Amino acid sequence: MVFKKVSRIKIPEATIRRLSLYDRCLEELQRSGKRIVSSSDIARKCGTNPAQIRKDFAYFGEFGVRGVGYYVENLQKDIKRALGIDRSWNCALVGAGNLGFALLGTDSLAKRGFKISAIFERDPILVEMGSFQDIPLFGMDDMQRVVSEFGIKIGIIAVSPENALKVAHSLIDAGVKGILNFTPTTIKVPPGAILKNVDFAIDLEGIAFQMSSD
Amino acid sequence: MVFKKVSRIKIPEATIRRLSLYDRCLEELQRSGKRIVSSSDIARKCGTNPAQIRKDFAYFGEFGVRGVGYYVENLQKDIKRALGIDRSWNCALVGAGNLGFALLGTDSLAKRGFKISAIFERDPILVEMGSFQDIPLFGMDDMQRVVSEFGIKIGIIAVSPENALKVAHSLIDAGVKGILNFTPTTIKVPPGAILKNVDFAIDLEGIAFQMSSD
DNA sequence: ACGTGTGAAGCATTTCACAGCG
DNA sequence: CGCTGTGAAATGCTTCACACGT
Repeated sequence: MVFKKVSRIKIPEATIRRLSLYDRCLEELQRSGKRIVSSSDIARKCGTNPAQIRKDFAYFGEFGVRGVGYYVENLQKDIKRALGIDRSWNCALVGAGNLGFALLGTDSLAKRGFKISAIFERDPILVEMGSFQDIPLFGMDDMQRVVSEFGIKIGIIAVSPENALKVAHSLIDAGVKGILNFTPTTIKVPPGAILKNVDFAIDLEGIAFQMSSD
Repeated sequence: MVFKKVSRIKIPEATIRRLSLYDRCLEELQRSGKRIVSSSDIARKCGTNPAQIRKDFAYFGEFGVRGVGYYVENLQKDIKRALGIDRSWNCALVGAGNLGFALLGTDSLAKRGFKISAIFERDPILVEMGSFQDIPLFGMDDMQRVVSEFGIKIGIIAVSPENALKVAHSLIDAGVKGILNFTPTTIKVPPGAILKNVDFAIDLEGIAFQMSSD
């Protein structure tokens, strides 16, 4: 196996998203006892095409064996390494409302190496509780201190839209480099910081569009 | 204003997503009292570029006035019409867990014309409650009947991953044509039906990737 | 013989630059 | 004159087809 040290080559966003998908599929394939898979196997499982999969891998190195296929276990390691999830990421959740609790309730974050190590909340009554599910709860004023003490790298914004911008700026000021924003608010981050938006209303509108123009 | 009847021209997915964004920005601009905007105004507000905005609009018609700009109110109507959200969509929520409640707790769905008119849940004890926030609660067995009686067009899957596939098939069988899937499960739908996935773990992995290869 | 890895072709989307029109 | 609307150029992504290694 050869793992290219990719740094200055530009990799399509879509490739990264697909790698995450492949990783999931591999987990299932591994559970079902498969040791070796071909690009067509993966393609069938996750609804892409084999050539695309091979191209996606090729950005990062040669993960397979010609004439044979991919060793599932190795491939998974390689993908995780390529994605940067071969380790744990310290995250903070901002906003202890319905959505925040929903995020904590699911294990899909923890399972993929994203650890929520602090929660920030505006409402003093909630903060008074001190912690939630063993995760310490802080007021907004503690953000600067806690982010640096805990080594928090990623902030998850799950507050109401009106407060999203302020929260984003506080996070950036506190030194957070990556933000996942669940509010329908346009946020701008300085160069070097990374922002991604999760906005299911947009997806619903996409569905509405396709259903209208069938 | 000219509104093209677009039907057989293929419009990029990305264009549709951006139209949703523009629509949001316009709401803000309108609240701030602006009557007329230029493509650069919108671009500044939502972080795209003017040429792209004009191109996006051009798929659907001529929404602006040369030398002047766009009348905010008209433009919003045109965009909503283009997206197919100039009316209300009947939706069903499947899964009354944390995530489901979080979705109900936000007004961002209702505000954009997506009305949740029924909830389906597996746990009989919850179903026993009969309704939640005035929205009727049903068991899974009632899906076929309720979907057709209520005229439900879109299903939102917020159950645990293990049950997602079964739920998706039930929805399709019941006649639902659009599905928004919140679980990390690969679902396949028959041609004619539309599926979109919301998967924030993938977005987090995208952040992790960029932060690793800075 | 088989399935990966990869240049090249094909296709889609974005950006440019300017004509057109109020 | 200013800003939209739009063909044409540039860029980016996906698919093809075959060489390569086992």
